[in-house]
Amino acid sequence: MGHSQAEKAASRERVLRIAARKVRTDGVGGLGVADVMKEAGLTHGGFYKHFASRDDLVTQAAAAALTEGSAKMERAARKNERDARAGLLDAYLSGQHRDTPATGCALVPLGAAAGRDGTDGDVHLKDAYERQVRAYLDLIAGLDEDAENAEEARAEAVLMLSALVGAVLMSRAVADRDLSDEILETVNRRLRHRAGPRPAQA
Amino acid sequence: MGHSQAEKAASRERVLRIAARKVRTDGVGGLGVADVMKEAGLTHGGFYKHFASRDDLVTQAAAAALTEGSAKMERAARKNERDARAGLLDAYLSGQHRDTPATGCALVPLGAAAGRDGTDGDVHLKDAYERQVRAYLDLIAGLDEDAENAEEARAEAVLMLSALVGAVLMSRAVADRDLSDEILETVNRRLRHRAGPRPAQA
DNA sequence: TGTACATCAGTGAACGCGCGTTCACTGATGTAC
DNA sequence: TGTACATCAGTGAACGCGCGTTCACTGATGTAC
Repeated sequence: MGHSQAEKAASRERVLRIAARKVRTDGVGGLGVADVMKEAGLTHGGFYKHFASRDDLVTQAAAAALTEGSAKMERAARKNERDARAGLLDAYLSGQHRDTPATGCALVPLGAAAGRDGTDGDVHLKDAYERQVRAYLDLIAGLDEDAENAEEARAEAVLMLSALVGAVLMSRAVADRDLSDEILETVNRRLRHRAGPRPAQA
Repeated sequence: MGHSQAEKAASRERVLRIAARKVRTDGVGGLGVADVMKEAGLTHGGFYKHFASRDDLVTQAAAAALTEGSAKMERAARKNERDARAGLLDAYLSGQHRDTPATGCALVPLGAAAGRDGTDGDVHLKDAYERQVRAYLDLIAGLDEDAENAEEARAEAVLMLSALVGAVLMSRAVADRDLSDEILETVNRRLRHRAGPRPAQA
C-alpha cells in the first residue's frame, strides 16, 4: 500500500468511479462513505483526504455519472453506421440498458434528485443535469438527417429524449417483465418511424 | 384532543395524506416519522399505533400518491370536453404541474425509487407503480379517437406516457427555466399532432 | 340515568444504531544536504 | 550516492448527531352493570 502522489490520484479516481456507479443504482441517498471507501480497498478514515464531505462526493459522482452516460450512448449510436439514430434507439431502449443502471444514462436515475436539488444537504445536480440534457439534444438533433430544418430537428430531439428517459424510467419501475419489454419496444418502433416521411424499417 | 375511534381514523388519514405529498417532493428517503407526525399535529410516539414501521408508511404513502396522481390527471383531461387528449397534454405538461410535484403525478418522482425497490429497506413500490402505468395507458388509449385500431392506440399511449413522464422529469431537473419551458411546450406540440392525420392545432 | 372500569389514542422521555466526521498515529515517499 | 527529515496518504478508534423505535404513563372514550 503505497503513498505516492500518483497513487493518491488513482485512489481518488477509483473512489469517484465507484461512487458514480453507486449513485445510479442506489440513488443520491444510498451512497455511504464507508461503503464506497471499502469497495475502493481503503478504510473510511482517509476519505477526507480526497473530498470535503459526503455531499461533495455525491455532487462530483453525479456529475461524472451524467457525463459518462451520454458519451457511452454516443459511441453506441455511432456503431450503426448506416443509421446512427436507430443505433441510439436500440442502445438506449435495450434490455441491457434497463438492466444495468450502474453504467447507463444518468438522466434516468438522477432526474428526481436533480429536481429536488438543494433539498438533500448541499448536493447540487441541476447544472450538471442540464449540461447533459443539452448534450443529448445536440447529439440527437445532429443525427436527424430527415429533418426539414434545425428547429424541426431540435423539436424532434426534445420529444425523443423525453420518450427515451421516460421509457427507461418506467421499464425499470414496473414489476411485470412483459410490460417492461413492451414499453421499450413500442417506444423504439414508434420513434424510428418519426421525423418526417421515413421509409418503414429503414 | 380526543381519543375516539373516528378521530383515530382521521389521524391516520391525515398522516397518510401528508406522507403522500412528502414522498413526492422529498423522495422515498426524505420522509421522516417525526416530521410527518408533527405536521399532522401529533407527537412521534403515537406513530406506531397507525403504522408498523417507517417503511410501511412509505409504501402506503407511495401507493396513495400514485393513485391520487392519475385520478387527478384524468379529471383535468376531461375538462376539455372537445379534446380530452389535448386536455391531458395541457394539464400534464403545464408549468403548474412541473412546479407542484407534491400534488402531481407520482410516476415522475417515484420512478427511480420503484426501479430500485427492495434496495431501500422494505419499501415496495413496483406493484403500485405498475398499476398506475397501466391505468394511464388505458386512460390515454381510451382518449385516442383517431387511432385505426386498439393496438395502434395502445402503442401511441405507450409513447405518449413515456414522453410525458420524461418531459416533466427533465423539466424539473434542469436549471434553466427557458429550457424547462421548451421541453414542456415542445413535447405538448409534438404529441398533439400525432396519432394519425390530425388537423393542425385542433 | 348514573357510576365503575377497561380500553386505547396520544404523550414525551429514553434507547440504540447507523453513519458522517474527527483525530492521533503510522510508515512510505521524496526532498534537502 | 547516501543519510536525515518533513510531508502526507492511509489507518482505525472514537465521537456525536439524527432518527427510527420502544415504553411507561395519561386521560378521554365508551361499555357493563
